[in-house]
Amino acid sequence: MFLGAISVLLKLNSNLHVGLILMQPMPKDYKFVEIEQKWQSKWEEMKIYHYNWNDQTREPFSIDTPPPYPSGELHMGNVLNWTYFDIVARFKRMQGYNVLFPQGWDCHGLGIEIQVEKANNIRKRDIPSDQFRNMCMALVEKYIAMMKEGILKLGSSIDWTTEYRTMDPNYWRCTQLSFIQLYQNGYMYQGTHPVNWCPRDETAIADAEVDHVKKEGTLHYIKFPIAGSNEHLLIATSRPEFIPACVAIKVNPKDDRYSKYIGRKIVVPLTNREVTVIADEAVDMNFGTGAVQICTYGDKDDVKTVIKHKLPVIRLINENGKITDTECKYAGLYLNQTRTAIVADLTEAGLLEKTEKIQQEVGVCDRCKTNVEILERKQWFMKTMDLSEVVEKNANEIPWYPDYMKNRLIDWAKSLDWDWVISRQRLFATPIPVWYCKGCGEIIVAKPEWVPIDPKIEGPRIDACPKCGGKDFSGEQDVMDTWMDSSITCAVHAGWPDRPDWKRLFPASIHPSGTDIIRTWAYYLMVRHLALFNERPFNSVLINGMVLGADGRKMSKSLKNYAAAPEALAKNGADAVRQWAASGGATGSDIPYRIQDVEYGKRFLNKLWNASGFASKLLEDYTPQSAANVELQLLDKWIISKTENLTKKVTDSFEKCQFNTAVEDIRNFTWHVFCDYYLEAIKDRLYRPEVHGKESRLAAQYTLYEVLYRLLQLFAPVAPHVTEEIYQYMYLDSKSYTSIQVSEWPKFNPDIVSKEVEDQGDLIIAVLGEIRNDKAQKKIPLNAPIKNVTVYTGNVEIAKIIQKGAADITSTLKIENFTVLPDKFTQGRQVPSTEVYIQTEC
RNA sequence: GGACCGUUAGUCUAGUUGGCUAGGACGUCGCCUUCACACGGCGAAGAUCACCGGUUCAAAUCCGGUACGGUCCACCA
Repeated sequence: MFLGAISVLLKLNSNLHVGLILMQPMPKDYKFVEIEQKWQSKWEEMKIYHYNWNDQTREPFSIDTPPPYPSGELHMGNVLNWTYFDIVARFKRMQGYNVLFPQGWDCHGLGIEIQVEKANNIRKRDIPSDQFRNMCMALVEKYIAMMKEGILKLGSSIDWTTEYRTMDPNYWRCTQLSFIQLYQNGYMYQGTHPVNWCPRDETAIADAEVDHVKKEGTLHYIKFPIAGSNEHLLIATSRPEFIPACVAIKVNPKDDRYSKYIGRKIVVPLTNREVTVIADEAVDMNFGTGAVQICTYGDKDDVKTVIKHKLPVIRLINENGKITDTECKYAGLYLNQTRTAIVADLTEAGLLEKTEKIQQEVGVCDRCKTNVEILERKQWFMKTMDLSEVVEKNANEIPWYPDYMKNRLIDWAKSLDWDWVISRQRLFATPIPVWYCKGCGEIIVAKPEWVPIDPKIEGPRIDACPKCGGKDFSGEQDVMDTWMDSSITCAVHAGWPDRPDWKRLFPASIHPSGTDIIRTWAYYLMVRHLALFNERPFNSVLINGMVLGADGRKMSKSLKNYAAAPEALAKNGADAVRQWAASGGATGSDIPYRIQDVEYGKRFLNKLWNASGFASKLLEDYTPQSAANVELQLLDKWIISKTENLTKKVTDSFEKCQFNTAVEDIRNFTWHVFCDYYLEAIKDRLYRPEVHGKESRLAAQYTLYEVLYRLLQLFAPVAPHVTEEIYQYMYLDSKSYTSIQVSEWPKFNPDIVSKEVEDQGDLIIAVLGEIRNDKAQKKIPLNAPIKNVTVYTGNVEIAKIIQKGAADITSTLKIENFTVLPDKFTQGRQVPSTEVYIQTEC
């Protein structure tokens, strides 16, 4: 009823489609710019992409759309990603699911803050924090507008009524609520542990935010005097600046050079301190000198050693990477200045034996590329290490497309050394809803009904500290990691915490992710939802690879292989670009952006448009029939059977997210089977009913009409605009759906598949092809008549089959006398892989 | 160092339970301006499916190994 009403409205509103004649003539050229734009706004008006929250009958299908980080214009990677899951959304919608395809924006974080700092040449502390936040929000809005435009131009079938921003108060509420629940469940704790620290951004960062880059370093060989003797130990270190924080020397107990020194005291150069030589089998005897200084903290290995051997900690640097130890002569210097000073001092003292260059990998902040240090400071953590087993279990229980990508998540979960540090010393983020009692230090976590709340601005809504009765509180200054926002999307998309029925949409049906964010987004989603709800967040994972430049290297502006997505879309149209995205390579593999692929997509659209236009002309006088009313000929049955098999193949491919094979199959069939053979073969039947009979003509029209409809449907998820436009011209009146996008996905019908018919049709096509070859070789134009063709089939059965296609063969090739003989005669042209021979005479 | 992925014509790529005469695209060459489409049609050339070994009646496909490339992770103080 509802659909019918829309259909009527649409017809009233659109002069183009109103008329008494069934089939409207289609324009000669396909003008993708205006047609794509037209449908993008019409679909929006028709609300066909809205999720129906009240529908209790259709099964829901929910897509965990990634809320992208607004970083500027849409890029080709986004195009690939959004094409993938838009195909899934459209396919599932046509299959009858109530599809939830939401869209949010992941706003917070260092990326935006750093851009604001750089653009205005300021640091976060230089201006009031609310002013800084406002600048961040303005920049985010600008970027959202740019990306949204790109996503719209791509033709994504998003339900925009679901749009959200993680910086909105309501989303803050969700994030803070999830924090509170996790605290209550024992998953959130405060602690003083060494964490990765970015001195430039002055914040803790998680392992996942540390990039490793190859750099050339210098290995310094330094003499560490042995206390009470004239001897010394030679230590090799790439970080001499950490000597003031040296707390031990470790050697391998199996190392004959040093085992005698274990337990001895060593004088730390340039300080008056003595440290002990300790034994640790992890020391590589072949690297450097085999004696290692342990400093707090030069690297992660130092952290491990300190914990293992219960060594003391010297806090050498402060939050911005300056030497903090006031006892130390280098106090106030930055680390790199300290290094220069220390190397000079060591040289002067005669303690620097030599230096050599080494290749090393250094951890850098993934946002600003500053070298990461390790710092101990009070932080909030989520207990994630304990969940690694259950993460693995759940990852194994669901399908991944492609399957092998699950290893990336499992390997990452198993490899983690530390819990997830979720506090950040930044501004543009969701506040941690916590206060501290100034009297006794008691932690006051917000009650669920208080959020959203910013403890920097507002106090806790209690009269007194429940522990000591104190009335003074200080609000938590730290904020949350951005991943705390985006790692609850599955629940938020489903309607948590407000909709009582949110579990209807949870877990999400499919979680799309890129190879680059499996260890962050997919992982954090897993641990957070498992900890919050004891349930996995999604029931399948779709992984996209990275988009490379045309040269196969990583796409980047500096390599001059960068392609701008808005430009690509404007120049080629969404349907062409979407074909590239879908067919550029197997799902999950990295695919280069090749303009030839886009252009091929464009040419295919043109072919499809022309074929449809031609068909609509041939169907001008056709009234849609039911199958029972037509007497199908061999080639009609042949292509119908093949189309049915194609339907099965394409449906299977879409189910398994194998977009590339689906697209290849549809295009090849449309172009080379439907257009090149079938359309050519039926022309004469359609043009000359007086020769072939009215029944034959009607059968051809019926087949043409239904097969083309099927092809349009199969292609609709990939190229929604062109298929919609053709549908509106040719099928709106008879098929009754307001849009091909809400038409019912065809179900494979084995009853109309016939291997026998396909084999027979293939034989006719093969004979046809062979006579064509003959003409080509004799350099006769294809439409020139041939006088005599004699076919020797070798047996009666084959002769009968070819006789069935005789009319198609003679009319297609303009044969005047066509004779089929059952005799065995092996001269002339052999039809490949048959015993059929052909003799022609012009 | 570990894990994963890949290696198919000049280039890019398909080939998911082994049956291929290895499919498609771009490019190249030849013919055809044939009444949907020259953004087209017909045709041709071009691949020992990286290498070595194994399983099998049968291997691009399965197993083991080697080489090269890519990605991720862990590292070397």
